[in-house]
Amino acid sequence: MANVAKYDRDDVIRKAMLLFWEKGFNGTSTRDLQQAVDLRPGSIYSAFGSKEGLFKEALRHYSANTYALLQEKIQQQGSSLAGLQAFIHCVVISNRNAAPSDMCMLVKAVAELTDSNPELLRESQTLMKKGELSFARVLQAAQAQGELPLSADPQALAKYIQVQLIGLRTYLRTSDDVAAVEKLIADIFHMLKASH
Amino acid sequence: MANVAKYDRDDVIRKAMLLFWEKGFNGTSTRDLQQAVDLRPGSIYSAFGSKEGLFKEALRHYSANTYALLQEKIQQQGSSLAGLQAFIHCVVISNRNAAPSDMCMLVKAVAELTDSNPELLRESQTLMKKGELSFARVLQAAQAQGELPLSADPQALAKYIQVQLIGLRTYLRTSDDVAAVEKLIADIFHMLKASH
DNA sequence: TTTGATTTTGAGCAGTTGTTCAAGTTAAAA
DNA sequence: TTTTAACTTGAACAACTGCTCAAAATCAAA
Repeated sequence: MANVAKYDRDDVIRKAMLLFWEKGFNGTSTRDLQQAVDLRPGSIYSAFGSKEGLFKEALRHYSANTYALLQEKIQQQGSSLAGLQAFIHCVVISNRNAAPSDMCMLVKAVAELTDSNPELLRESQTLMKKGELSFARVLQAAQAQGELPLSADPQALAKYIQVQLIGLRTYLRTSDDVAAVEKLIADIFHMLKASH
Repeated sequence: MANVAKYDRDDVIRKAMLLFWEKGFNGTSTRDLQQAVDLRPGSIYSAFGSKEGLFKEALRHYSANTYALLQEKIQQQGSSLAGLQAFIHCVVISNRNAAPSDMCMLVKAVAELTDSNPELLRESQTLMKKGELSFARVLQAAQAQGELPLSADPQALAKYIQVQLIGLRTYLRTSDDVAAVEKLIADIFHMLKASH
């Protein structure tokens, strides 16, 4: 051994994530990042290799955070379906002022990224897929608990939920119409409980 | 008078639009644009003022094009509702290979833009709003033609359609699951006809 | 206390960015 | 034919980009 890093790696990733989430990959310069995480280029590049490397860590941090929020809401509500609804309401409506952007960071990433950054694009898509999978598992649990008809198809409904979540958050970014979005969320779960 | 421009303004905007649609505002450099439209910086800057000015024209061109496609589909189908469905199918599925991106250019714009370009952000949001309005008018017409229950709320359904369109196109960008999206489109119109 | 592997620092590089502008070219009007 | 306002050209600018690296600082182990 010898010297040891003076910064908290997770804290650096968290701060970078917040900046990337707000400004996007191309919109964030390495100097913006240096200032946000309070590290000199050498430290950042030895820890993450490149701007892309740090962005990838940021994406994973965002994804893990989001998954943790879903689990937290399910536990708080004591019900898979109510937890899922609370999660969606939280992410789409309540967290709006606290978050760096109305939109999902992964959606912003797949929207912005091109073949110029194939690895980052693939990572974003993979993380979205994992999100869908976790919705499917929640819906399966809901089915087992009798909150969802047994005739429902959790995989298909997970895709549906994913489409709604993407659509609603993005729609809010374009219109600010919270009341309409709140109603649409209610509609989704009204329909879900009657799905067949 | 004196000399007259040798290029076709609309053609320049069209070419710039395709590039911006693909790579986004930050992802497109002015040199990329110069090459795509085959003009030197002086001509571009005298015609559009700035990169932002050209992007704004590109957004409007995209929006007008999209509106024209909707009207075309309605006429082809001889029905407002069938036209709307054909439009959505076309935009989400059929045009996928021809277009520079799976996603809506306006959605990509609101996803990418921040307070650094307030005017462009506002323009994108306004054009999205106009899109929603044109959906509302189509649904009103469908109602008048008896294709949609009179109890339905065209304004609310237009918001719903907008959310679905955003969600579906973006979802396809993350998953490539055409079959699932095709099914979801069918579901939307199945429900629409039964809406109350 | 000395050693030496590891981390931190920040000046700086080579390439790119959006934009300007003086000089040259064009063609309708005089 | 001459004039002249408008258009085109491309070199150039200042700022910014992602990133490197030699030198200095740090601290566990010897």
